[in-house]
Amino acid sequence: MSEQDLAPQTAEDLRAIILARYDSFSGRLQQVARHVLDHPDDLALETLTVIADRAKVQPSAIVRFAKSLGFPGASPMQRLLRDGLLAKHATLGYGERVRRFNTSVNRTVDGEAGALLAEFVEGDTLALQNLRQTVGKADIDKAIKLINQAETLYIMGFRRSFPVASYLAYSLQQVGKRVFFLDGVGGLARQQARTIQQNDLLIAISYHPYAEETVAVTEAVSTAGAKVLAISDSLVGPIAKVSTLVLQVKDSDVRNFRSLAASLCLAQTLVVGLAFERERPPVVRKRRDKVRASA
Amino acid sequence: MSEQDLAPQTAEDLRAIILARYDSFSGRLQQVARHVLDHPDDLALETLTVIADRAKVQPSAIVRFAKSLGFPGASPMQRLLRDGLLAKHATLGYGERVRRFNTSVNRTVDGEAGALLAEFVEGDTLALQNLRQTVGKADIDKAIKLINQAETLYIMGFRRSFPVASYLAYSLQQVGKRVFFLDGVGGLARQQARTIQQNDLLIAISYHPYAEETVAVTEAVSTAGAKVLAISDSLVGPIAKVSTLVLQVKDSDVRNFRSLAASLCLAQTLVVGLAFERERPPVVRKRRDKVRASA
DNA sequence: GCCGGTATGGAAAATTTATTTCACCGCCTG
DNA sequence: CAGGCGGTGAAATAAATTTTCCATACCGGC
Repeated sequence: MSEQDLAPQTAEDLRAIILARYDSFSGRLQQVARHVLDHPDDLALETLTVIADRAKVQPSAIVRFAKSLGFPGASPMQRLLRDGLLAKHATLGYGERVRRFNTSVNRTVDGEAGALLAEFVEGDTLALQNLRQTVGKADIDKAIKLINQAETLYIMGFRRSFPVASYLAYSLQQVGKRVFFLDGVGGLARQQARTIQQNDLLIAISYHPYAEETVAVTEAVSTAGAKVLAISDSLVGPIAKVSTLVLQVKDSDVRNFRSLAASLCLAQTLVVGLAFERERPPVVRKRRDKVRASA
Repeated sequence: MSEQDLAPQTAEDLRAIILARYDSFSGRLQQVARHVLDHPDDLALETLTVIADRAKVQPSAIVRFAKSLGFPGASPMQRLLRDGLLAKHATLGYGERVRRFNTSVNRTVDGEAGALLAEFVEGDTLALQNLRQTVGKADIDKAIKLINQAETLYIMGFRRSFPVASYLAYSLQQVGKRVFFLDGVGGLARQQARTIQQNDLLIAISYHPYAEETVAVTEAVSTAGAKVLAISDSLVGPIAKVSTLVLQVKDSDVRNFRSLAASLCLAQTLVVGLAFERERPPVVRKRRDKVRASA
């Protein structure tokens, strides 16, 4: 059982060795390896029991993993990781302050891609904070109720809104809603939308400048009597005007590139909010026959 | 005697309170207090025995100290310090803060929908901060170069990754790249990917659990000799292994609902970074004006 | 100098955490 | 299809750490 190779001496070594030998590990050990690589903080700081729990493995598997790397047990491996963490911590403390300083003075060199990332992170963070302030609880509640009550959801968003729409379509379906995603393939959006019923809901996502298709379909649907939930950047845009409820989102706009962080965050909130709503058996004891209408 | 006042809730609180009450402590307790203030890392990470040894006191003195501050024992105080230590730096604090954040979410028993939004905002914000820390400039630069050099881009991501993929496809096209979006319509992804050439690049986005289709296509493409840029949550996932370059993203994960905020932020960075790269004629002067805007 | 009361060190008890053991399972091989 | 073999989970065991407890030392006031 002896591992001839010596145990790694530094956290970086450890990481490298795990990567190198990853393929030679058995299934469970690979699972542990993944967790070590993906969540080194966990490994460094938590107890074996907690780690095992999070990684969905047995504590003994972690011990075995450590031993297979040449450690006498799991604890030495943890110590190694923790030391590495501390070292990183010390240097990061400095780097972080420098970065803060740079941000405020902001003479970022053009083309420094790394700085770009920081800029976008900053912008998105602000957008998220803003989202919290501009969207009221009441509206979210209303939106969730609308979604919950709808027989079938129609979801639409083109161009820049398409990712948000597809996220909603995918996630809401996961939660068990019947979802019809108007993906516009073949230019058939209008036709696809024609089947909407009175007790269905169209979720339309659109930002300035509004895609013609989206506007047209939304208006048609509204006229047909179905409800419309709009996610938009304006309360008076063409989409908003014909909607039952509008959720206004102002995404960050860094260097003329609009982000979608806030929109997706809102979408996520709607999805999980709906999940809660459906899970809790309301006034009447409803049978808990699971949310899995259509997978 | 135990103090009736409540224990501090944050590491900063703790520090402040210790300072404020320092004079009221007895000799030995002051000694402990000094050590807590001077070596917070020790307190946070080492065991009581080790700390006691270093501080030249008895373990029981530390316990008494913690209790005199309102903690039930020394361990909770340690946890507080550890959280605080980590919170200083996003990279390190991320996991821990998310954990803490998750427990507080669990306390929101009935899921007030309005509160949910705030929670997701928080979660996404953490993920963004973490992104900045974990993704290195170097990798972003490399990624942008890869994209820039590619003749044609193939972009693929299914299920949860689909929004990211569609965003990239749309935006990169706006920037003027030739983009082929493997949308998987009609289950034709494999066929669509077959046309890839040696000097093309596949951008594959995939998170655990990896969509079978994505894995298959990525492997095929890699074997065919084209380059692959992976955006994934693991460095050892099936996608990562066959990729030229992997950008690792850890999106926030609350109640099993993963966000995409960080992924999209990264995508955005790539797009704008590419825009810069293409705009400036090779190595000449850097002028920072226009970015080509997405509509 | 004696008598409360409080603080302290040390060590036992309790608890938590890490490791080992072992029976079982699936797989491959002969 | 039997038999070995490595891998695995669960539970026993061992180790460690934390907490409690108590005898004693210390410090004031009488």
